[in-house]
Amino acid sequence: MPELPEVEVIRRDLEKEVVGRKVADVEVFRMRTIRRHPNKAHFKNALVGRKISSVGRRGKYLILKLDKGSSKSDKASVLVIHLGMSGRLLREKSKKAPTLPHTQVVIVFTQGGQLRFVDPRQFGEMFVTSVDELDGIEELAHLGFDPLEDNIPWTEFGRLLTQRKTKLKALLMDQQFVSGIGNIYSDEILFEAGLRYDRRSDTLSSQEIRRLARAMQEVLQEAVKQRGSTLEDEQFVDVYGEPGNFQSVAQVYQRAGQPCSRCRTPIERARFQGRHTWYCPQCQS
DNA sequence: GTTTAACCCTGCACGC
DNA sequence: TGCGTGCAGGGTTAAA
Repeated sequence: MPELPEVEVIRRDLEKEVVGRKVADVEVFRMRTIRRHPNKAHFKNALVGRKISSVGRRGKYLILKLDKGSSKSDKASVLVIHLGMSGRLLREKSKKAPTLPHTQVVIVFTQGGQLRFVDPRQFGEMFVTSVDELDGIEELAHLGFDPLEDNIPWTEFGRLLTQRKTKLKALLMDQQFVSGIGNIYSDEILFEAGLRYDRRSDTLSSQEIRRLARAMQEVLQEAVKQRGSTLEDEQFVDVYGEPGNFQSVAQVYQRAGQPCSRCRTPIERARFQGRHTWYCPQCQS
């Protein structure tokens, strides 16, 4: 599942591959991916003729800025992309490259090359909106701080934590509290910080708050450096189709029964809010 | 305010 | 072997 590090890897790849390119054509295979648009033509018309001027990220959302079209009435707009659970963005140099199963949208550039959105489970989505209306999109407007971009002081982080009375894993995965963290990285961050998934957020000492703030930065930065996590059952790849490597340095995620790297106690798996969580029963409290 | 459950969809494991 | 059923998986939202 793409979380902040995977989305950031894609963002950096797209910066190299699509900025400056102009959209020549758009093919939509299923409506579900562009469900915020009334029909395929509406989505296509919003993109054709526009040039991509930059690629940004908000939490797990990619924001591709589009320059103004040729008509005077055209407003500056953005293409917003969420990869959902299984979405992939792939750059294809040739239009002759075979179309993978579950390809939902293909964007063709005037300079040649294509960007393809492949999403088997169809939880991902794409939509075009004007820059003015972007802040009115609820999912984006309600996003919490970005753990890598917004360098919030640990004291402020502590204030936010103690304002809430909820279990740490739930809070880390709450996009309205902090944006971009999902199941993999919440487990890894909590291990790094020595805190249990079900520890209440308002019971942390200042030392523990600092440890958690530091773990969040370190784990996410390392994951970006490793170009994300590609697990057996997930299959994240970058825009060149290459897998990430963070899974090989992960300490607890999907490692039940294996000895903890710090204390050799076997890693345990528990069920938390309908999902699995992995932790060291000795090192995390 | 916090927790739980359901939904979205596909692929896969399992049992008959 | 082939088919049908049930469920995992993450994010979001509605309901409890």
